[in-house]
Amino acid sequence: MQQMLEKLREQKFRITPQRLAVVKILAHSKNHPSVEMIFEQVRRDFPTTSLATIYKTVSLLKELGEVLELGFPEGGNRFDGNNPAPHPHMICVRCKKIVDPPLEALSGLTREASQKTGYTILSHRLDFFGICPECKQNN
Amino acid sequence: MQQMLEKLREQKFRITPQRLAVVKILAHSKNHPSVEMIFEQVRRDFPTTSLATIYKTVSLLKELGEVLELGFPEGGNRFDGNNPAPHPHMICVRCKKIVDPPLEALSGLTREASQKTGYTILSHRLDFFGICPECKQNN
DNA sequence: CTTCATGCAAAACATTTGCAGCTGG
DNA sequence: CCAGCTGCAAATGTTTTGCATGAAG
Repeated sequence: MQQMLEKLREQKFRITPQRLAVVKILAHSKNHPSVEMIFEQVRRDFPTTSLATIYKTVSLLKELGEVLELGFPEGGNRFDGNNPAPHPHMICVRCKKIVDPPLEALSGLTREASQKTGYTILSHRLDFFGICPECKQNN
Repeated sequence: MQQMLEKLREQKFRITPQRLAVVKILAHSKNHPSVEMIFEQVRRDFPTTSLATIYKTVSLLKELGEVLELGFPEGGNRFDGNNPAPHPHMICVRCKKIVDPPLEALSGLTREASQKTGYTILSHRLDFFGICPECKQNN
Protein backbone atom coordinates (compact mmCIF):
# COMPACT_ATOMS: atom_id res chain seq x y z
CA MET A 1 0.00 0.00 0.00
CA GLN A 2 2.75 2.45 0.92
CA GLN A 3 4.49 1.40 -2.24
CA MET A 4 1.47 2.24 -4.37
CA LEU A 5 1.11 5.67 -2.78
CA GLU A 6 4.80 6.25 -3.20
CA LYS A 7 4.57 5.46 -6.89
CA LEU A 8 1.66 7.83 -7.34
CA ARG A 9 3.41 10.69 -5.57
CA GLU A 10 6.63 9.99 -7.42
CA GLN A 11 4.93 10.48 -10.76
CA LYS A 12 3.06 13.57 -9.62
CA PHE A 13 -0.35 12.00 -9.48
CA ARG A 14 -2.58 13.43 -6.83
CA ILE A 15 -3.60 11.43 -3.80
CA THR A 16 -7.32 12.03 -3.68
CA PRO A 17 -9.61 10.45 -1.10
CA GLN A 18 -11.08 8.22 -3.81
CA ARG A 19 -7.68 7.01 -4.95
CA LEU A 20 -6.65 6.41 -1.40
CA ALA A 21 -9.75 4.31 -0.84
CA VAL A 22 -9.12 2.21 -3.95
CA VAL A 23 -5.48 1.68 -3.04
CA LYS A 24 -6.46 0.65 0.45
CA ILE A 25 -8.90 -1.95 -0.83
CA LEU A 26 -6.50 -3.37 -3.38
CA ALA A 27 -3.66 -3.56 -0.92
CA HIS A 28 -5.65 -5.23 1.83
CA SER A 29 -8.14 -7.50 0.22
CA LYS A 30 -7.13 -11.07 -0.37
CA ASN A 31 -10.18 -11.56 -2.58
CA HIS A 32 -8.94 -10.35 -5.93
CA PRO A 33 -11.84 -7.90 -6.14
CA SER A 34 -13.70 -6.90 -9.27
CA VAL A 35 -14.29 -3.30 -10.31
CA GLU A 36 -17.82 -3.64 -9.03
CA MET A 37 -16.68 -4.88 -5.62
CA ILE A 38 -14.19 -2.02 -5.32
CA PHE A 39 -16.90 0.42 -6.35
CA GLU A 40 -19.30 -0.76 -3.68
CA GLN A 41 -16.68 -0.64 -0.96
CA VAL A 42 -15.51 2.83 -1.91
CA ARG A 43 -19.13 3.99 -1.94
CA ARG A 44 -19.47 3.11 1.72
CA ASP A 45 -17.03 5.90 2.55
CA PHE A 46 -17.63 8.18 -0.44
CA PRO A 47 -21.22 7.76 -1.60
CA THR A 48 -20.84 10.14 -4.55
CA THR A 49 -17.99 8.22 -6.15
CA SER A 50 -18.64 7.18 -9.73
CA LEU A 51 -17.78 3.95 -11.48
CA ALA A 52 -15.74 5.91 -14.01
CA THR A 53 -13.39 7.03 -11.28
CA ILE A 54 -12.82 3.46 -10.17
CA TYR A 55 -12.04 2.44 -13.72
CA LYS A 56 -9.68 5.36 -14.13
CA THR A 57 -7.92 4.60 -10.88
CA VAL A 58 -7.41 0.91 -11.42
CA SER A 59 -6.12 1.40 -14.94
CA LEU A 60 -3.75 4.04 -13.63
CA LEU A 61 -2.44 1.62 -11.04
CA LYS A 62 -2.20 -1.02 -13.71
CA GLU A 63 -0.07 1.26 -15.88
CA LEU A 64 2.17 1.96 -12.91
CA GLY A 65 2.64 -1.78 -12.59
CA GLU A 66 1.17 -1.84 -9.12
CA VAL A 67 -1.78 -4.09 -9.75
CA LEU A 68 -2.39 -7.05 -12.00
CA GLU A 69 -5.62 -7.36 -13.93
CA LEU A 70 -7.05 -10.81 -14.38
CA GLY A 71 -9.31 -10.58 -17.36
CA PHE A 72 -12.12 -13.02 -17.97
CA PRO A 73 -14.15 -13.30 -21.14
CA GLU A 74 -17.40 -13.24 -19.23
CA GLY A 75 -16.50 -9.73 -18.25
CA GLY A 76 -15.95 -10.14 -14.54
CA ASN A 77 -12.41 -8.83 -14.40
CA ARG A 78 -10.60 -9.12 -11.12
CA PHE A 79 -7.60 -7.34 -9.66
CA ASP A 80 -4.63 -8.46 -7.67
CA GLY A 81 -3.04 -5.70 -5.68
CA ASN A 82 -0.64 -7.75 -3.64
CA ASN A 83 1.63 -9.29 -6.18
CA PRO A 84 1.94 -7.65 -9.58
CA ALA A 85 4.28 -10.37 -10.88
CA PRO A 86 2.58 -13.13 -12.86
CA HIS A 87 1.72 -16.08 -10.73
CA PRO A 88 -0.76 -18.95 -10.86
CA HIS A 89 -4.31 -18.64 -9.59
CA MET A 90 -6.71 -21.19 -8.22
CA ILE A 91 -10.24 -20.21 -9.12
CA CYS A 92 -13.24 -21.85 -7.49
CA VAL A 93 -15.95 -22.25 -10.09
CA ARG A 94 -18.65 -22.27 -7.43
CA CYS A 95 -17.88 -19.38 -5.10
CA LYS A 96 -15.51 -17.52 -7.47
CA LYS A 97 -12.89 -17.24 -4.78
CA ILE A 98 -9.37 -16.84 -6.15
CA VAL A 99 -6.31 -17.84 -4.17
CA ASP A 100 -2.61 -17.86 -4.99
CA PRO A 101 -0.97 -21.28 -4.66
CA PRO A 102 2.75 -21.52 -3.95
CA LEU A 103 4.03 -23.46 -6.95
CA GLU A 104 7.54 -24.52 -7.70
CA ALA A 105 7.42 -26.43 -10.96
CA LEU A 106 6.62 -23.41 -13.08
CA SER A 107 10.01 -22.12 -14.12
CA GLY A 108 10.93 -25.44 -15.66
CA LEU A 109 7.76 -25.35 -17.66
CA THR A 110 8.50 -21.87 -18.98
CA ARG A 111 11.94 -23.01 -20.08
CA GLU A 112 10.51 -26.04 -21.84
CA ALA A 113 7.93 -23.94 -23.66
CA SER A 114 10.54 -21.46 -24.79
CA GLN A 115 12.87 -24.14 -26.09
CA LYS A 116 10.22 -26.03 -28.00
CA THR A 117 8.70 -23.04 -29.77
CA GLY A 118 11.55 -20.56 -30.17
CA TYR A 119 9.51 -17.84 -28.49
CA THR A 120 11.09 -15.32 -26.18
CA ILE A 121 8.78 -15.52 -23.21
CA LEU A 122 7.94 -12.26 -21.49
CA SER A 123 5.11 -13.23 -19.24
CA HIS A 124 2.51 -15.87 -18.65
CA ARG A 125 -0.76 -16.61 -17.05
CA LEU A 126 -1.80 -19.81 -15.40
CA ASP A 127 -5.27 -20.37 -13.98
CA PHE A 128 -6.60 -23.56 -12.48
CA PHE A 129 -10.36 -23.96 -12.31
CA GLY A 130 -11.79 -26.21 -9.68
CA ILE A 131 -13.69 -26.48 -6.45
CA CYS A 132 -12.25 -25.11 -3.24
CA PRO A 133 -12.21 -27.11 0.00
CA GLU A 134 -15.00 -25.02 1.57
CA CYS A 135 -17.35 -25.54 -1.36
CA LYS A 136 -16.64 -29.26 -1.37
CA GLN A 137 -17.64 -29.39 2.29
CA ASN A 138 -20.82 -27.31 2.03
CA ASN A 139 -21.76 -29.45 -0.88
CA MET B 1 -14.28 -31.13 -39.19
CA GLN B 2 -16.20 -34.32 -39.90
CA GLN B 3 -16.47 -34.78 -36.17
CA MET B 4 -18.06 -31.37 -35.73
CA LEU B 5 -20.60 -32.00 -38.47
CA GLU B 6 -21.32 -35.41 -37.01
CA LYS B 7 -21.99 -33.88 -33.61
CA LEU B 8 -24.35 -31.34 -35.13
CA ARG B 9 -26.32 -33.93 -37.07
CA GLU B 10 -26.39 -36.25 -34.10
CA GLN B 11 -28.14 -33.61 -32.01
CA LYS B 12 -30.53 -32.66 -34.79
CA PHE B 13 -29.01 -29.30 -35.53
CA ARG B 14 -29.28 -28.26 -39.14
CA ILE B 15 -26.25 -28.03 -41.35
CA THR B 16 -26.78 -24.65 -42.96
CA PRO B 17 -24.32 -23.13 -45.42
CA GLN B 18 -23.30 -20.58 -42.81
CA ARG B 19 -22.66 -23.23 -40.17
CA LEU B 20 -20.72 -25.28 -42.65
CA ALA B 21 -18.56 -22.29 -43.47
CA VAL B 22 -17.83 -21.59 -39.81
CA VAL B 23 -17.00 -25.22 -39.11
CA LYS B 24 -14.69 -25.31 -42.08
CA ILE B 25 -12.79 -22.26 -40.89
CA LEU B 26 -12.50 -23.49 -37.33
CA ALA B 27 -11.36 -26.93 -38.39
CA HIS B 28 -8.76 -25.76 -40.85
CA SER B 29 -7.27 -22.58 -39.49
CA LYS B 30 -4.23 -22.88 -37.31
CA ASN B 31 -4.61 -19.26 -36.32
CA HIS B 32 -7.07 -19.49 -33.46
CA PRO B 33 -9.37 -17.03 -35.19
CA SER B 34 -11.49 -14.38 -33.52
CA VAL B 35 -15.20 -13.96 -34.14
CA GLU B 36 -14.37 -11.03 -36.37
CA MET B 37 -11.93 -13.06 -38.45
CA ILE B 38 -14.44 -15.85 -38.88
CA PHE B 39 -17.08 -13.31 -39.83
CA GLU B 40 -14.95 -11.76 -42.55
CA GLN B 41 -14.02 -15.11 -44.01
CA VAL B 42 -17.58 -16.36 -44.05
CA ARG B 43 -18.66 -13.11 -45.70
CA ARG B 44 -16.43 -13.86 -48.64
CA ASP B 45 -18.68 -16.79 -49.53
CA PHE B 46 -21.95 -15.55 -48.02
CA PRO B 47 -21.99 -11.76 -48.11
CA THR B 48 -25.31 -11.48 -46.31
CA THR B 49 -24.19 -13.36 -43.22
CA SER B 50 -24.62 -11.46 -39.98
CA LEU B 51 -22.33 -11.28 -37.01
CA ALA B 52 -25.11 -12.60 -34.82
CA THR B 53 -25.10 -15.85 -36.73
CA ILE B 54 -21.37 -16.27 -36.21
CA TYR B 55 -21.81 -15.68 -32.51
CA LYS B 56 -24.67 -18.15 -32.36
CA THR B 57 -22.73 -20.76 -34.26
CA VAL B 58 -19.54 -20.57 -32.27
CA SER B 59 -21.37 -20.69 -28.98
CA LEU B 60 -23.31 -23.69 -30.23
CA LEU B 61 -20.06 -25.44 -31.12
CA LYS B 62 -18.67 -24.45 -27.76
CA GLU B 63 -21.64 -26.03 -26.00
CA LEU B 64 -21.15 -29.18 -28.00
CA GLY B 65 -17.57 -29.23 -26.76
CA GLU B 66 -16.14 -28.99 -30.24
CA VAL B 67 -14.31 -25.72 -29.90
CA LEU B 68 -12.48 -24.01 -27.09
CA GLU B 69 -12.92 -20.32 -26.46
CA LEU B 70 -9.90 -18.38 -25.34
CA GLY B 71 -11.22 -15.29 -23.66
CA PHE B 72 -9.18 -12.14 -23.32
CA PRO B 73 -10.13 -9.12 -21.23
CA GLU B 74 -9.40 -6.75 -24.09
CA GLY B 75 -12.32 -8.36 -25.88
CA GLY B 76 -10.49 -10.13 -28.65
CA ASN B 77 -11.69 -13.61 -27.96
CA ARG B 78 -10.17 -16.37 -30.02
CA PHE B 79 -11.29 -19.88 -30.85
CA ASP B 80 -9.49 -23.16 -31.09
CA GLY B 81 -11.26 -25.68 -33.25
CA ASN B 82 -8.60 -28.32 -33.35
CA ASN B 83 -8.20 -29.37 -29.81
CA PRO B 84 -11.03 -28.71 -27.40
CA ALA B 85 -9.08 -30.05 -24.41
CA PRO B 86 -7.31 -27.43 -22.31
CA HIS B 87 -3.72 -26.99 -23.39
CA PRO B 88 -1.10 -24.28 -23.18
CA HIS B 89 -0.87 -21.47 -25.70
CA MET B 90 2.04 -19.38 -26.86
CA ILE B 91 0.82 -15.92 -27.74
CA CYS B 92 2.98 -13.49 -29.67
CA VAL B 93 2.40 -10.02 -28.31
CA ARG B 94 3.42 -8.42 -31.59
CA CYS B 95 1.63 -10.34 -34.32
CA LYS B 96 -0.99 -11.96 -32.06
CA LYS B 97 -0.28 -15.36 -33.48
CA ILE B 98 -1.18 -18.21 -31.15
CA VAL B 99 0.47 -21.60 -31.37
CA ASP B 100 0.15 -24.75 -29.28
CA PRO B 101 3.41 -25.93 -27.75
CA PRO B 102 3.88 -29.60 -26.90
CA LEU B 103 4.52 -29.49 -23.17
CA GLU B 104 5.19 -32.34 -20.84
CA ALA B 105 5.75 -30.85 -17.43
CA LEU B 106 2.15 -29.76 -16.96
CA SER B 107 0.51 -32.70 -15.23
CA GLY B 108 3.04 -32.56 -12.42
CA LEU B 109 2.21 -28.93 -11.91
CA THR B 110 -1.51 -29.64 -11.71
CA ARG B 111 -0.90 -32.27 -9.08
CA GLU B 112 1.26 -29.93 -7.04
CA ALA B 113 -1.36 -27.18 -7.20
CA SER B 114 -4.09 -29.54 -6.08
CA GLN B 115 -2.09 -30.87 -3.17
CA LYS B 116 -1.03 -27.49 -1.87
CA THR B 117 -4.46 -25.86 -1.94
CA GLY B 118 -6.92 -28.70 -1.41
CA TYR B 119 -8.82 -27.75 -4.56
CA THR B 120 -10.32 -30.36 -6.84
CA ILE B 121 -8.99 -29.23 -10.19
CA LEU B 122 -11.38 -29.49 -13.11
CA SER B 123 -9.60 -27.54 -15.77
CA HIS B 124 -6.89 -25.01 -16.32
CA ARG B 125 -5.58 -22.44 -18.66
CA LEU B 126 -1.99 -21.61 -19.37
CA ASP B 127 -0.89 -18.83 -21.69
CA PHE B 128 2.64 -17.70 -22.33
CA PHE B 129 3.11 -14.22 -23.74
CA GLY B 130 6.19 -13.48 -25.74
CA ILE B 131 7.68 -12.83 -29.13
CA CYS B 132 7.59 -15.45 -31.83
CA PRO B 133 10.66 -16.35 -33.91
CA GLU B 134 9.32 -14.58 -37.02
CA CYS B 135 8.73 -11.32 -35.20
CA LYS B 136 12.17 -11.50 -33.61
CA GLN B 137 13.66 -11.81 -37.07
CA ASN B 138 11.67 -9.05 -38.76
CA ASN B 139 12.56 -6.89 -35.86
C1' DC C 1 -4.09 29.68 -8.12
C1' DT C 2 -3.47 26.32 -11.50
C1' DT C 3 -3.80 21.96 -12.87
C1' DC C 4 -5.51 17.77 -12.50
C1' DA C 5 -9.26 14.62 -10.83
C1' DT C 6 -14.07 13.84 -10.21
C1' DG C 7 -18.73 12.72 -11.54
C1' DC C 8 -22.16 12.83 -14.66
C1' DA C 9 -23.97 11.52 -19.00
C1' DA C 10 -23.22 10.11 -23.43
C1' DA C 11 -20.45 7.20 -26.41
C1' DA C 12 -18.22 3.15 -27.70
C1' DC C 13 -17.67 -1.67 -27.91
C1' DA C 14 -18.63 -6.50 -27.88
C1' DT C 15 -22.13 -9.69 -27.36
C1' DT C 16 -27.08 -11.16 -26.90
C1' DT C 17 -31.87 -11.23 -27.86
C1' DG C 18 -36.56 -10.86 -30.18
C1' DC C 19 -38.80 -11.63 -33.98
C1' DA C 20 -40.52 -11.85 -38.94
C1' DG C 21 -39.43 -14.33 -42.84
C1' DC C 22 -36.82 -17.94 -45.04
C1' DT C 23 -35.14 -22.75 -45.73
C1' DG C 24 -33.17 -27.33 -44.76
C1' DG C 25 -34.50 -31.98 -44.25
C1' DC D 1 -44.44 -28.71 -44.82
C1' DC D 2 -42.79 -26.60 -40.46
C1' DA D 3 -39.29 -26.51 -36.72
C1' DG D 4 -35.50 -24.11 -36.38
C1' DC D 5 -32.19 -20.94 -38.56
C1' DT D 6 -30.97 -16.40 -40.42
C1' DG D 7 -30.47 -11.51 -40.46
C1' DC D 8 -31.80 -7.33 -38.95
C1' DA D 9 -32.24 -4.10 -35.33
C1' DA D 10 -32.75 -3.14 -30.82
C1' DA D 11 -31.25 -4.36 -26.09
C1' DT D 12 -27.66 -5.37 -22.95
C1' DG D 13 -23.59 -4.97 -20.09
C1' DT D 14 -19.21 -3.27 -19.52
C1' DT D 15 -15.69 -0.02 -20.12
C1' DT D 16 -14.34 4.58 -22.06
C1' DT D 17 -14.67 9.44 -23.05
C1' DG D 18 -15.87 14.55 -22.96
C1' DC D 19 -16.54 18.14 -20.30
C1' DA D 20 -17.93 21.38 -16.57
C1' DT D 21 -17.23 21.72 -11.78
C1' DG D 22 -14.49 21.03 -7.75
C1' DA D 23 -10.41 20.12 -4.95
C1' DA D 24 -5.22 18.96 -4.26
C1' DG D 25 -0.90 20.78 -3.85
